[in-house]
Amino acid sequence: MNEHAGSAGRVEHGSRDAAEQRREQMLRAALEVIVERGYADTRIADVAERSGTSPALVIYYFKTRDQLLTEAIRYSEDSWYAEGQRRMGEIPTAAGRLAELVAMTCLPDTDPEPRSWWLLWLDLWALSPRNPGVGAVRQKSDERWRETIRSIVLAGQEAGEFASVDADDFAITLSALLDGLAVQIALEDPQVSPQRTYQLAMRFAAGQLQFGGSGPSGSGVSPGDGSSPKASRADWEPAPAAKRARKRGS
Amino acid sequence: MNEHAGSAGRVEHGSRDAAEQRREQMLRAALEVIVERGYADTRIADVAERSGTSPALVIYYFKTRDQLLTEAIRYSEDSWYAEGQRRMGEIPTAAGRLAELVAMTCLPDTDPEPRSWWLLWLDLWALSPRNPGVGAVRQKSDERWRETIRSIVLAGQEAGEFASVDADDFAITLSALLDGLAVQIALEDPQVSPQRTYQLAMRFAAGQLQFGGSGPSGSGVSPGDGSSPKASRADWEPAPAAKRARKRGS
DNA sequence: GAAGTTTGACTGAACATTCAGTCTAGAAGC
DNA sequence: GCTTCTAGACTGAATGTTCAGTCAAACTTC
Repeated sequence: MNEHAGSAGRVEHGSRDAAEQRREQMLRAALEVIVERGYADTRIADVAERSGTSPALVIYYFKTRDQLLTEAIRYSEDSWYAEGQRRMGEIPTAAGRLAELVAMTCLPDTDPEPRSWWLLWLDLWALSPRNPGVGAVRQKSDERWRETIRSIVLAGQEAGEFASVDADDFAITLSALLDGLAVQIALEDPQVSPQRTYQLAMRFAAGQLQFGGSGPSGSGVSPGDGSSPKASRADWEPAPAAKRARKRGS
Repeated sequence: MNEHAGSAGRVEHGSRDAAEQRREQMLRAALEVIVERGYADTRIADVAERSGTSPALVIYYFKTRDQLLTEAIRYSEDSWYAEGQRRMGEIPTAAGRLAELVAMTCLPDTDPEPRSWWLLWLDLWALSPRNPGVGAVRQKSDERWRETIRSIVLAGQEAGEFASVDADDFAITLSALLDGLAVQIALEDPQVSPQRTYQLAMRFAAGQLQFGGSGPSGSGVSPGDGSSPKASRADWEPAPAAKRARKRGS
């Protein structure tokens, strides 16, 4: 039998493209099923049916079920990261990039619905301790995520937009905060709406980095003056920099 | 008859106490297995073996596997909450209670190892969207958790220990932050040690509530003055109120 | 450029295993 | 003797994986 299926062997047969296409089709189908039924309850028969093929063909492409699902998660993660990088590249200011990043994780009108995305992450977290492959994906992904935040902070400080807090500490804290808020979003907690998570996360970031307060003075966000913070926040609009309204069908 | 009765002594028949005892024994066994293998890979046979009985008896006590595991999670959650309340009751100051609460979730030398606890929570989160029973437990638990924080904040404000921030917002933000940090603890991210999570969480809380800063003025934590915050935080000792010494991760 | 050969893509039908839950018989207590 | 509790054997269904082989495209050779 053929061993190295899918690896870098000479695949110059007629449908080299078609084969790759089929793989992706299966990966996307797998992601859909994982989001719907959860990782543990995702059967290869489901994936096969959704991509219009047989279970045997799925195994033909991915030697085992675990490999299929792991690769699907990696695929999703890479797509998300690429999309994030793309958006970051379009925004000139560091504060704007940070707002976009927070919006991407919190607000439901972005291209890949954050809720589906986060449902996947809940599975990913639960799997990581026992599944080395998944654990590695998660680790790398968290590092990329924190590094993205860190570089935005450093850029903002360089440009004089942000106060000089420790970028590493801030990155860890903000990413943890976003993760925690994301859990509430994914689980649709009635007390924690997406808009509220966006406001809370942005208020934290603005307070730490001292940007975007209502007034130019530093007291804009800090409650240090003893007054109610309700009177001193920037009241972040649900929509950040760009008017993010319509959601393109995909 | 059975040779694997080993650890458990003779179990009295017919006694109502004994039956209740057996139930709890099974629940604890279930929790152990869930933490080790994960919810999805926890078999009735595992739980039976660990509690020195047969699979049939487990089903006798809990009609279905799902009921067993759900009840185990509920049992664990209630124990944790009770333990938390007990500790809170022993601490006079609101700041102390807050520190204890953060320590309970972050530091590894507390009674129920946080890591095991959080591994359970990762499963709980992943299960919640699809399993109504588990979802209900999670929801109630999150509410209790936030309410605990909220009441500490209100008490601290009443006593003049804390600044007057919005207690609801603070509770949601801090609990989300702790959840996110907990993920890193559970997954043992090399860049995020338990001590560091404790420091970061406490720094956030102290900054928002304006307590325990090095200076009495409001500028103690807020970087509003533009100086590096490295010079203005309380440098939280890993050990909070009580000297909670060693017992390195076991 | 046609015939023969190779190779990858693909399938239907098993196979093998795992497990939740049942059944039956029996022991222990009242 | 009736109820409660217990275990071993068993069943039935689900499902990951294998396998023997079909099909068609592409390469080789003449």
